[in-house]
Order: sequence, then structure tokens, then C-alpha cells
Amino acid sequence: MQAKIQKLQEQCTKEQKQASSNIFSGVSIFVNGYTKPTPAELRQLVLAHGGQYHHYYSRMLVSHIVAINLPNSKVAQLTSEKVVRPDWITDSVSAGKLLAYQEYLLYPTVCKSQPGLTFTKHTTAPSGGVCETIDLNQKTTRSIVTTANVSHLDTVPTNVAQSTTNPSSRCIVTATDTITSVKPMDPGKARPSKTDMPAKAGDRNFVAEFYSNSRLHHISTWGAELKDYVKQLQKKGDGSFPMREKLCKMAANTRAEVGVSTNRDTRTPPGGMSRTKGQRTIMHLDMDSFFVSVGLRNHPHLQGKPVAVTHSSGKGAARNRPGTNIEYERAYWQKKRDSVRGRGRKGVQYMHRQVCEESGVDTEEGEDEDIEAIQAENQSGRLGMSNEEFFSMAEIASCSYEARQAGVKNGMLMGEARRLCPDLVPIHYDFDAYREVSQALYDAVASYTHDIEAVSCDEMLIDCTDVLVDTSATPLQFASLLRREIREKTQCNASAGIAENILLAKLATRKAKPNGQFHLLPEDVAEFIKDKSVSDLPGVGRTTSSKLHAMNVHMCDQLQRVAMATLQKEFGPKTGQLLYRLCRGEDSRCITVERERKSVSAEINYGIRFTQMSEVEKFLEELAGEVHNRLVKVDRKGKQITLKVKVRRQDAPRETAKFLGHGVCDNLAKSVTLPVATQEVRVIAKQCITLVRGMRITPSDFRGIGIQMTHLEAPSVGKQSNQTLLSFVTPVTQKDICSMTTSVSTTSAVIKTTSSLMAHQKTCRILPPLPKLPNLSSPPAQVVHTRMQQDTMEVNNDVVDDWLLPSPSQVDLDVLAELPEDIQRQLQKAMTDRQRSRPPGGNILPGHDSDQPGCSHWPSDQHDDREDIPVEVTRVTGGERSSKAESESVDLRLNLQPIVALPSYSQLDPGCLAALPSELREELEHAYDQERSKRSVAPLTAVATTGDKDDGQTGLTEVTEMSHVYPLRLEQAKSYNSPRKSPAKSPRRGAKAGRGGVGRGRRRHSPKKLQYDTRQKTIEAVSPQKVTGSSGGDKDREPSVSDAVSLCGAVDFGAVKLLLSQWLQSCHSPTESDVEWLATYLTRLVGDLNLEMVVMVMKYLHRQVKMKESRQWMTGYRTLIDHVQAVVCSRYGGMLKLQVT
DNA sequence: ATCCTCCCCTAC
DNA sequence: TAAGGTAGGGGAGGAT
Ligand SMILES: Nc1ccn([C@H]2C[C@H](O)[C@@H](COP(=O)(O)OP(=O)(O)OP(=O)(O)O)O2)c(=O)n1
Ligand SMILES: [Mg+2]
Ligand SMILES: [Mg+2]
Repeated sequence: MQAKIQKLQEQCTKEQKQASSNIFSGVSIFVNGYTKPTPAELRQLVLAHGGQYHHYYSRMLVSHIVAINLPNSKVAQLTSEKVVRPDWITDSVSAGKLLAYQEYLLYPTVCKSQPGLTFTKHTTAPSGGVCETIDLNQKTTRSIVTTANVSHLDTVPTNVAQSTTNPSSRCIVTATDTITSVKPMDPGKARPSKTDMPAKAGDRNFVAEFYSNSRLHHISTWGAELKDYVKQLQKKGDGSFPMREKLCKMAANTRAEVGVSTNRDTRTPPGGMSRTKGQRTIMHLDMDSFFVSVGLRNHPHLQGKPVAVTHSSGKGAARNRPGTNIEYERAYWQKKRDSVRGRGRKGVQYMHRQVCEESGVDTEEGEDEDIEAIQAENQSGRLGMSNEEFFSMAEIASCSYEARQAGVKNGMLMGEARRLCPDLVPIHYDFDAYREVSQALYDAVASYTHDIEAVSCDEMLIDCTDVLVDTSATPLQFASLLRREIREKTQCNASAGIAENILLAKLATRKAKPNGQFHLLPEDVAEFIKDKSVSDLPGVGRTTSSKLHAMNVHMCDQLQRVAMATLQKEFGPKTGQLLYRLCRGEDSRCITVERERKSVSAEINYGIRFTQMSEVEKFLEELAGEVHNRLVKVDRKGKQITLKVKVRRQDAPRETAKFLGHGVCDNLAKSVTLPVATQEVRVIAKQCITLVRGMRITPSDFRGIGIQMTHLEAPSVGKQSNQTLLSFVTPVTQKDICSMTTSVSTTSAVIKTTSSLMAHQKTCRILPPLPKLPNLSSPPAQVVHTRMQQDTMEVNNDVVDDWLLPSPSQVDLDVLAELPEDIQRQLQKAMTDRQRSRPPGGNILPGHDSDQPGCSHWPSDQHDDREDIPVEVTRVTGGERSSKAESESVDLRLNLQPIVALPSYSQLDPGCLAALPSELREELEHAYDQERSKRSVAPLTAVATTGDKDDGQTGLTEVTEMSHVYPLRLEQAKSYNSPRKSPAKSPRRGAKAGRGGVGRGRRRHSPKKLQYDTRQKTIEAVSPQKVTGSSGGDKDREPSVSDAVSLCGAVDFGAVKLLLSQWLQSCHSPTESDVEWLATYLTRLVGDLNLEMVVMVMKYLHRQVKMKESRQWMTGYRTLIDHVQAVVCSRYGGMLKLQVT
């Protein structure tokens, strides 16, 4: 403590010495929240010019508060405070004299609604240190300033401290200290100029900066590294473990001392001698509150205190950044809550549930959405100054067991944690140290055995069977030894669980923690597992446990009573069986080494804020570089590139609750399969840029971006004449190269075959025939082949694509470059040839791309015979943390490319066809006739569109679906059914090739807008709220169709559909009020127990919306889904089987 | 059946 | 302020 005070004082005096003027003499500032310039810079300025700076607020000491915005509360308490903008400081410095602060008041006219600071009226800090106010007796730091009440305690030059070998030389502060300030100007660190800009994507070095601060990135990376490390150990090890001698001795000593049958370990056969044959002994070893334990080595005085590792400084954040609307996110999560019943969380006991209400949720921790909600509630709540005011959206990576007693959990937001545990002390990350401790942990164990599976940086599984046989030690002896060694080496505690399998070992560890060990014996398993919550089972997470929950299954013994068949039906064969076995304590998995890597990816969903598409593209290049590096690191190339994007949801506020967080988003994914695996940044970047352009997202709406490579292969294989190939490309101008952003793209299936064939036929150097597309009369391979015999070499940019080949403008030369040269030539020939035979132009989209020379896409508004050029597929999924309805993926086909074909005739279920209304069937058959005659196919949407126009009628999808799914049953106890598509679904429906896509083009051609009046008409509904029979016990009841509820007078489905169809066509996007109206109508239907109608309406909407390919419509539809599910849920305690996809 | 693709889910 | 990554398992549903 003294040391700290001294340091602080030194720091201040030192800086004061440098005072260059005295303009701030008598001025003593406190900076609230984030400012520009940063508080650190303001501090420097003020100190440099004779003023004083306080790291937290004290009315006694502070003459001016500096802020750029203040939370919406407690203005009344601030009446006498001088709250000024930062430019008062800077301007004064510029002017060389103290300017009148009145000109710089943040709120010149103080009114009642003026936002106020979040601190209490009173000030407790008595001692007026120049720089810091430190009160050793002040226990409740929170009573001083809530926005700055606790900050990291190791803020005193951590570098200095850490570079010191003697930990005790580090700054020491006891937990009761109220030193809460000194958000550090670490002398050693070049912080100041770095931190003054928000870390936004696009900033120089953002990617590196982000990753270097991302705990999840770190643990992920380390996990992989350690798996690899173990692999290497196993490969290189000679099987000798000298250290085992120690264990041998230990075992021998114990036997000598205690005798075989008296220690606690008594029932454990030493050395596994009496172990059943084939039975293994598994030890699970896990560091106790890992990050905290490591961090506390530098803060021994914090031992025994509630501590959390977090980026939060401990100051409250500015709550009301301009543009934020926390209420929105609150509402969003609230809605989710309503549509997901009883979501559970690990370690949270299920509480009794009434229908769909979520009693469990309130106790649910670690859910950022809930926390956001809670924070928002606080926000709108009372003005109280206390601790609850503390606001931070920073996540807690790890918290000490003391903190856990208060309910704090890993992953929880700091704001929420501080509500549960006001004394929670935040400490900084120390990634280097974690990594070192991890290594020490692994090394310690590895000196005894290599039968290890790396689970994570703080955790591993050990198959002890051999060691124990070898040393005649008991498992607990081995555990003790390991833990002792780990503690000696790392000064951190580990706990160990021992059992006959992985599952039980993990459960045993949980029981052992903290700093303990537990051997679960086979005879105790049944009793042990019985009253474990199902969510305690590893592999049972939020979704699964909530499904189980809905089946009224909470404890393992309850789960044991569910038949295997039931579980498999509900969860799938594997998962069903897994659950069946897990709840019995059975687990036959062996500890494994990392097998072949299957994917490599990099994504960033934080700090993504763009204004220009060019920034997006630049960022993609950076990310591509990252992916490239990672591919190189694992020595792999990838053939499929997937671009994952988070997009701000249409109605979400631009400013997220969490600073620079991603907020409520739609998820889009788009992928391309290359003809040849690649590692190249340029290739990856270009592909991604092409993909992202195709998504047509407003740059400012990006919230997250990721690139994933799959279909990995070893680079050595496909790597031939690279050099020459590159030179082959060289003649093409730089401009050309840049503009050629799209690769040869066809369906994955097609490509896959193609490339495998290529590999096969490498020797003959002839392009393999391109495989037939499904559903199409084959574009004959010979055609392609023939064309390739011709010879021309020019590459022209403005070409139209052909049947199978992409347009040259879409060929990525880098990809091309990876092909064998002969093949390249053939390709080029083929393309130039094709180019001659087709007129150019006509496929350049208006606007957007037209200004970009090489960026022509497949035409979107025309479908000629190009259905076979399946392209990338874009998908949209509901917001992050998907749940139930929201999690369903939606194919929006935002990109223009996808052109869709009818399924091959033979694929049609004849019965299904027969079941269609005659007009529809005729139309469908006509479409097939057309296909047959002109070798091209009427796009499915043509059919769908028909349904659209033809209002009395149902479209194909709907009909088939209805006939299969109906009667749509209430899912009551069945909402645990897979949130995904219903198994009884029409096979047509899901057909990827059969969806959306074309509808867009069509629609564009005939935008016949039924105008506004139509919509208005639609919007007034009639509702004689006639409640027939009701709730209790009518779940099994056949929902009765009632004609009492109408939408604008439309009662039967046909009429309703007509209205809806008019509505859908009348406007580009639905207005909120319209959606609300519809929601009201649906609510009434539910009230009328007319669920059948609800389902039909929803399905109709679904189908239409899908074809609309509009995010706005999709969002509207989703809103309705959420609404309907919530209403149905509250009424019936179950959910409808509705599709969001 | 068995493959493949596109996701969701889970864990740290 | 805040750093919300990453990989594998597996289900659904289509193709073969
Ligand atoms: N949501 C999470 C969970 C974990 N971690 C990091 C910090 C943890 O210290 C480390 C190890 O995770 P554990 O699940 O092992 O948790 P702890 O080691 O912190 O606690 P314990 O193992 O004692 O339960 O991973 C994280 O950053 N975010
Ligand atoms: Mg741990
Ligand atoms: Mg762990």
C-alpha cells in the first residue's frame, strides 16, 4: 500500500515538475468516462499547466468535471457541479490562459432532464493527496464515485512489476484499499497516443491490436498449440519417463507408512492391479480459476477476495453514448426470452415453470443479453447512486471462488457481476503469464506420461492407466504429486478428478474444486450422477438443457427415465444416445490426439464499423492475411472459402450497448469453392471481396466479419509449376488482376467433382468433362471440351458468361495460376471462344458494380439458361446467440447470382404432384416441358410466383408442406423438438436450389406496386375477440377453425392470403405498424384457438418473404414469429412448429 | 445407406 | 468504453 501511494505521488510530482505554465492553477479536474482527448491526455495537459487531476470524483477536491456526455440520471444532484467539455482544457492551453469555463459547460442550461454524473452526493475521500485520494479506512469504494469507483489495482506500471523477477516488488494493495484510480499512464508503455482512438476496424493495426487483447482468441490459439504440443510429444517421446521414479517412491512410502488398507485411498487398488481388464483410469486436471490464479501471483494481498480478470477498468462507462439505445437490445433480448422457454444455464438450477415464463432466467448468469436487459432496466430505473449504477459491458474471463460465491460467473459482464458482488476487484489480463503457466502445466504432466489429451490451456485429460501400473501408485497419489508440482512451478492451484471415463472425471473435477482432488469410484457412480443437473453434463449446453427442460427433465435421474428411442427421436441418433449414456455416467470416448485439422478461420466481431465499401474490402484483405498466416502455420491449403458476416439488424440501433460491440445482428454466410486449394492471401482476399460485394450490405451496417477455409489439403500435393504459372498471368495488367475478383465459381458439387477429376487426369492435361448439374439436362461436357480445343488467348473483361464457364472477368487469375499450365490454357481458350459466341453486356448490374470494371456479376434480372451456374449462396441467420425461432437460418439470397432450377422431374414425388391443384400441376408440368424442349428450366420461383399472383391458390411448397406437416400440432411438451426444420417437412421445401433467388429478378421486372391504399386497407382489421373454450387442458384439443377473427374482413385463408399478397407487393418493406397489426391479428387467432390459421398465415408469409429477399421483410417476419411463439407459448405452454428458414 | 453442404451447438 | 474467437460434433435434408 505504502509503495503504491508513494509511486502515485512520485508520478504526480514528477509530472508536476515539468509544469510548463500555471494556467490551471487552482483548477482540479475529474474526467468522467471516455473523452476526447482521453482522460490520460487531459491529465497530462492539466498537470503540465499547473492544475490538478483526480482519478475519481470527490466534491471536496474537484473543481471541474470534464466529460463529453453523461449518463441520463441524477442531474439534480449535480446542480452545483461545473461540468465542462474537454475543449475547455485544450482551448485554454492553446490560448495560453484559463478561459472562462462557462463557455464550455456541457449543459449550459441545466434543466431537470439533464443527464448527470453517476456519483453520489457525498464524498468520502478525506485526504487530499495531490494526485490521488486514498483512504485506507474507506471500505466501500463504491461510495465514492460509481463511475470510477474501482479500477484495476495493478495499474501501477505493470510492466515494471512483471518484468521483475521478484513478485513481491510489485505494487501491493489490499482489497480494502480504496485506491481505485490511477488508470495508468504506464511509464513503460507507449499507451497515450495509442489509446486515444477507439479501436475500430480499419484503424491501423486494428486486427493485431484486437487479437492481442482478445482472450477468446488467445485461449483458442493456445488450445490448438497445446494439442499440437502433445501430439509432438507423443511422436517424439521415447517412452521413458524418469520422473516416474518419484511417483514410485511416493507410492512405496505411503504403503510402508500407512499400510495398504487404511488411507483414504483405501478402496483404490494401487497400480490398477485389480482393475477390470480394459478399464482405464482417467484423470481430468484443471487449473482453478485460471486467469485469476495467475493474475493473483502479482497481488497476493487479493487472495481470498472476490477478484475478476476483465478489461473493465472498474470505472463505469459512459452509458449514453450518442446513438445508443440500450432499450432496443433490452427489448430484443426480452423478446427472445419470450420465445425461448426456460433456457437453462450450467449450474443453474431449474426453477418451476409456468407455461412459457422463464423463472429460470432471472437467476441465469453469464448471459450478455440478459445482462444487457438488466443494465437497461437499471438505466431507466431509479437514480440512486449506489453500486448498481456501475455499468460495464466488459466480460469477465475468470473470477475467483470468492466471487463465485456471490454468483459471479466466468463470461459474465462486469456490470452485472458488480451488482452481485459490489466488492469485486478487477485485475488485468496477463496473457503472457497464462501461456507460461499453461506450458508449465503441460510440461509437468508430460514428464510422467504422454497419454494426454489437451482440452484447453488450463485443462487436460490424462489416461493414467499405464503410469499407475508402472509405478504402483494410486490415482490420488499421482494427482497429489502432479498438483504439488504444478503448484510449485506455477504458484497456481490445480484440481483433479479421477474416474473410469472422461465424463466422470470431469464431473469429479468439478466436485474437487477448488484446489482439491476427487476419485469417483465405479460403485459410487450411480449415486453420484443421480442428482446432477442435466446441464452439468459436458455437451449439454443452453439449448439442449432447455429442450430437456421442456420435457420436464432437469436432473440426470429424470433423464435416465427417458427412453433411448425418445431421446434419439428428439435429438438425433448420436446426440440422443449421447444423452442416454451421459446421464448414466457412461462414456466410452477415449482420450485422443488432435487429428487432421478440418478448418482454419479468422473472424472479428468486435470493433467493426465502416463507412465505405473500400474499408470493408481493405479489412477483408487484412483478415485474409490472417487466414493465410494460419494456413501456413498448419501447412494447409483450403479449397472452400466461407465469408461470414454479421450485419446490424434492420431495426437495431447503430450504437450497440457494448462499446463497439456487434449488437443485434443478422448472420450472413457465403461460400465459394475453388477449383484448386489455395493458401494465397490474394486469392482469399479477392474471393472474399467478391463475396462481400455480392451481399450488398450497407458498409455502415457491418458488425462482424470472418473468413473460414475448409476442405483443407496438404499444400505439397497440388503445388506444381507455380512460378511459371504466375508468369503466365503476368501479362495481364494490374488493373485487370485487381478487377478480377471472382473465381471460377460453380456449385460446390460441381467444382468438387471437377477438381478431383482434375487431380486424376493431371497427366493428360485435358480439362475433365464438367459434371452434369443435378436437375438439368446436361450441358454436354463435350461442348466444353470442344471449345477448349480452340485457341485464342486474349482475356477480355467484358464478357458474358456461358453455360458452364464463368466469365473471364470472374476468373481469378490467382486461382487460375494454381492450375497446371495446360489446363489454364484450355480454360482461357474455352473462355475466349465462348466470348465470341455470345454478345457482351446485359449482365452488368445497374449502379453498384457498374463503376467497377471487372466486377460484373452474373445477371440477376435475367435468367437465361444459366441455372446450372450455381453460385455462391448467401444465408441469413437470426441474431447472434440464436435461439429457437431466431436461430433458424433463412436463405435470403441477397446476392444476385443464384439462379435456380426446378428439380429434376424424376425427383418429384409423384404423389405430391398429383396432390397439387390442377392449375398448379399443369403449370409445373408445363415448366418441365419447357425445360425438356429448350434444355433450360423455368425457375422454381416462376411457380412460386404463380402462387403469388394466383391468390386463391396455394403454391407448390405450401401444398406439399401442408399435406406433410399437417395437422400442425401444438408442440407443448414438444418444443424441445429440434429448433430446426421439422422432419416431416416437404422435401421440396428445403431444396437449396429451389429457393428464392429468382424471385428477386422476377419481382424486379414487374414491380407493379399496389399502392399504399391497399396496405392501409389491409391494416385495419376487424376483431370480435371471441374467446371460445380456453386454456387448461385443451392442449390435446383439435384447434377449431373459427370465423370470428378476421383480417380486414378476410376470414378464410384464401381471403387473408389475398390481402397479404397485396400487402407484400405494395411496399418495399413493411412498416412497423403493419407488422404490429398483423401481430395483433395473429394474437387474436391464437386467442381463438385457431392455430391452424396462424400456421397457414405464417407459412404463407414465410414463403412470400423468402422470395422477397429483403432483409426488412425478413425482419418483419421474424418479429411475427417471435410474437406468435410468445403468445402461443404463454397460452399453451408450447410452441408452434414454424419455419424461419 | 452414405455422401455432402450448411448450418447450430458446445467448450474453453 | 472494449477487445463478443475458434474448431469439432452432429443434425437436417438433398444427391446419389
Ligand atoms: N467464458 C469464459 C470461460 C473461460 N475463459 C478463460 C478464462 C479461464 O480462466 C480459462 C479457463 O476456463 P475454466 O472453465 O477452466 O475456468 P477457470 O479456470 O477460470 O475456473 P475453474 O476451472 O476453477 O472453474 O478460460 C474465458 O475467457 N471466458
Ligand atoms: Mg480452470
Ligand atoms: Mg478449464
